[in-house]
Order: sequence, then structure tokens, then C-alpha cells
Amino acid sequence: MWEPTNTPEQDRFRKLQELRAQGIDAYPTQVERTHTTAAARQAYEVISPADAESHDDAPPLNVTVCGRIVRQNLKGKVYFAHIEDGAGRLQLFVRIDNVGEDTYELIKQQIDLGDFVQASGSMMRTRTGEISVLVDEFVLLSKALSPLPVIKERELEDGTIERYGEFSDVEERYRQRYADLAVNPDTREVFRKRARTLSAMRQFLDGEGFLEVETPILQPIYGGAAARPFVTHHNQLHQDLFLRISFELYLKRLLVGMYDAVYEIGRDFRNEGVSFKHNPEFTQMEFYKAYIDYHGVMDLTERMIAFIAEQVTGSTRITFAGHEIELAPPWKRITLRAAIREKTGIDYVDHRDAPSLHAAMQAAGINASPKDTWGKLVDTLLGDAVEPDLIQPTFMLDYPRDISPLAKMIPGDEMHVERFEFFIGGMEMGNAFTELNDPTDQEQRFLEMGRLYADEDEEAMPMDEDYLRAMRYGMPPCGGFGIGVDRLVMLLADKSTIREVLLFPHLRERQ
RNA sequence: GGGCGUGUAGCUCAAUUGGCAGAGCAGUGGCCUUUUAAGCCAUAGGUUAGGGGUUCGAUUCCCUUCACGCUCACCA
Repeated sequence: MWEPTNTPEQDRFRKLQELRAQGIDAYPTQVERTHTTAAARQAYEVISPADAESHDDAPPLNVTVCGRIVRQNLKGKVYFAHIEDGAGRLQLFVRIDNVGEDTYELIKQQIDLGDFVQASGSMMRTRTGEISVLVDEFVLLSKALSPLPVIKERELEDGTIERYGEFSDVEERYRQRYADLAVNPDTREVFRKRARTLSAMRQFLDGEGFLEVETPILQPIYGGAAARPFVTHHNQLHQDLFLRISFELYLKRLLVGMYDAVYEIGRDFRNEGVSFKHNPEFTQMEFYKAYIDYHGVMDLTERMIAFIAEQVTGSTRITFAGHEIELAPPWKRITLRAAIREKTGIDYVDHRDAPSLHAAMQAAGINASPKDTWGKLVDTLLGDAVEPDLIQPTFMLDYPRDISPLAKMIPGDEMHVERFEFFIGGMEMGNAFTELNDPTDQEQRFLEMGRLYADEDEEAMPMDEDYLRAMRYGMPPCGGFGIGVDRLVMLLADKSTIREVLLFPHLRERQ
């Protein structure tokens, strides 16, 4: 059984017991709200505009509003409080003459900041012009036993809001997100932006004729990416299962099944390191569309991201980490080979095996493990030398075949596949390619990947026989795309860590 | 996993070279019938993240455990 651990909690717990002793239900069932705080304010502004000569002759407007007490000021025989609901804040003006001594005593003795209350009365303006409810009935809706951090704010002459006191401890904000949300309106806004991002994404894709689908999260074989999976077990079926690391192989089966264009928005799980841009579970959107190649996917990508930014922030021009970023098409396009050559002077085509490329990188002062495969070395060059500078949206084109087992070759080019990744704000945002639809080539690539990674690498991509069987029925030529939705939200909300855009980010268990 | 840093009252932060652990807000009691960071008077609140050590004496120095942050490694 919970017991108060500090003075404020002891006080609140005592008040709860006092209420019970008086026969007052601190958590009543019945609520009778007639107006949100915003609706009450709006309705009153109509009949008593701010610039009216007198507010006394405004017709009476009776309301019942509910909310959490976020500021209070007991001033002898009057009591002011601001309540907050999902729509905003509104001041309550309580006079002992209007509510009676019993209610006033209840407010004085048992009501705290953080309590949810219901107030009925007539709308009015105070002497300073603030729209308020002159309360004649006051009911406690829910007693708060633990104190929330108190944040006071003041509007300065230039309209900016100065805050006094804050709830800023990063760890506590993540562990007790409910308190963070309750107290910090900025945090609430981040997740409204997140919701608008997802909604705009669906709106765009639906408008382009895509069908939203859902595919298995628990999979007997994982694939579609190079990552370590989480493993789980189905007891009755005696079957080990993996939590998916991507949607790719299931979505492409659906093109065999004659949907022209599909997308899925959902959670992926990767059993890997945690960082400012990696969470063990994260939200991904992938789409696949028949009869387009990666150029068509680039066109969709530019238009989609610009559309989402417009819907979420009101503009295609955003600020991220102090940079002005223009998301309107067309975006910069550069081949991976040219970008690496520009930044490092290394042309990987001149170094076609791992030892040779590694030596060139050493000579250029770029560290990498000598055990890395050739493809991994190229990836290191991209990540270290190129990626951090890609602030403005950039399509990075044409990746080495070895690190892209699901993408189609560029005709007449032995080394490269039709693949792009796109970068904004120095972060990799997503990945796309002209999808490999030749079942014999695909089988060959799976076999090569198995050899490449051998058994010491847990990122090895296992052979998915059923996927190959699907492809043998014929898969239309198609373009595919994947984007890290959390990173997109980071960009649009101007947050530097993924944890700020996840409601409940993964944290180590506390002992 | 490695390196660096942080952890003091419910919240935000102080504490000189190792020398009585403090403030503001929140709380409690009192005054105040138009306040809004309300104000005034009084008052309570601490295993200084946990454990161990050095010392007459540790928030401070050392070791260790834990969590978080930054960074490196890792991360189609």
C-alpha cells in the first residue's frame, strides 16, 4: 500500500482523509461539463468583447467547466485559480459570498495545485479584464496526492513568456512522461506534431492511390534489413519467432498478389545499440509501388516530405539544429561514388577489394576495422565523411551491389544497384531502390550474403524460401521506399534526440 | 562495451582549501473580498543516488555499484 514519502504528499494524503471523514467523495463518478475552457472563453468574447465600454450589461452566460488547477491564489475571502483542460486555461474567481462558507473552507483546507475540479458560475471579466468564471458551485473531481512541479509564467511586454521554475531533469521527464506532459506544454506540442506527421503521411499516400496494409510483427524468418533481431517464443506452437526488423519482404509479396501500391506504418524492432537516433523499437513507413523505378520513388519522396512539412509546420522551410532547411522539390542528387570522391579523394571503383580500399582509407586518415567487408568500408566512408554535411535534403544515388541484396542492378554497371538513401539535417532519413524482381538473381544474392557474413555475423540475412516462391510467380517491376518516422518527427519538431519524440522511450530498468 | 561528465529538499539550484548542508518555488500556520511570478509575518522539510575507504572532521578526496547525459565503438 502506497504511503506518502515527503511532506507535500503527507499533507495531501491527510487532506484526502479529512475529505473522507466529511463524507466528500474525492473521486466522484458524475461530471457535468457544459463548456471546455476555450469554448467558455469564446462564447463570452462574443457577448462581451474586450473593447466594449462596459461589461456589466453583457447578457448572463452560465457555464460548468472542468480542469486541473495549475495556479491558485488564496487572498483572504476571495480565491483565484487557473484551471487547465485539453483546450486551454481559464480563471476561476471564487468569492466566499457566492459559494458559501462550507465550500470556501473546503477550498482553503483541502484543495491543492494539481487537483481536478469542476466549477459552475457565470462568465465575467475581472477588473484587469481577464475573462473568468464567477463561481457559485465548486466540486472536487480528483484529488492529486503527489505534487507536480510548479511552473509559473509571466507574459512580458513584448509578448514572450518568461517561465519561473521548471521540470527539466531529462531522466525524470522520460521516466514520468505523464508529469512532463502535464507540466510542459511544449512536450505536448511535440506529440501533436507527431500525430499530424502520421496523419499527413497517410493523407498523401492515400491520395496517391496507395493501400494501407498490416503485415506480421511476429515472423518465423526475419529479413529486409541487416540488423540483429529480438527473439521470442510461441509456447503452444513450440515455435521460435522474431520481431520484425523491416516490412519489406511481406509488402513485396503483396505486389505479387496484384496490389499496385501498398504501404505500412508500424513498429520495427532492432536488438542493437541505443543512441540519440536509435531506439530498440521505432516507427517505420515503407511503401512499394508497381511500374516505377527509383526515379519515380524520388519524385514521390520529395513531394511527400514537402507535403508533410507543410501540413505539420505550415511551411516547407523548417529550422533544425540551427539550420534553415528547404524541403520543397527539387532536392539535390549526387551519386555515392561522386560524394565520397569529393569529400575524401577516394574513388572506391579504383579499390575493388577490401584490403585495397582499407589501405586507401588509412592513407586518407579514416579509421575502419581491417576485418570489415568492402561494402561496410564504403558505408563507413559515407557515414563518416559525407553524412554529417548533408544538411539540405539530398538524394545519395547508386550504392554498391554488395551491400544492397534486394535492389536491382544498374544496366551495364557491374558494381552498382539502383538505390538511394536520402539525408536531411545530417541524418539518414530513409532508403529506397528499384526492387529486385528476378527470383534467380535474388536467390543468388541471398546465397552471397550468407557467405559474406558467414556465421559470426548475426546480421546475416537468412534465406527466405517463401519470399522466393512468391517472386517466382512473377513480381511486377517496382520501386520501394522506407523512412524512419521518428527521425522525420525529430526534424519537423526540431529535436536533437529520438527520445524527445517518443512518448515512452526505452530506458534501463531502475534498481 | 570504452572514455568524459552529472546525481544535494517534491521542483529548480547554491555551499570558499576538507570545517555547523542553504535559497527560491511548492508545503504548513497567520493577515488580506479583483489576484495573476500576488504580497507580508512565522514555520517545517535532507541517508547530499547506494555501498565502502582516507580523515579529528567528507556534499567536497579515493574505491565501487546504479542511473542519466555527451562521445567513441556498434547501428541496410
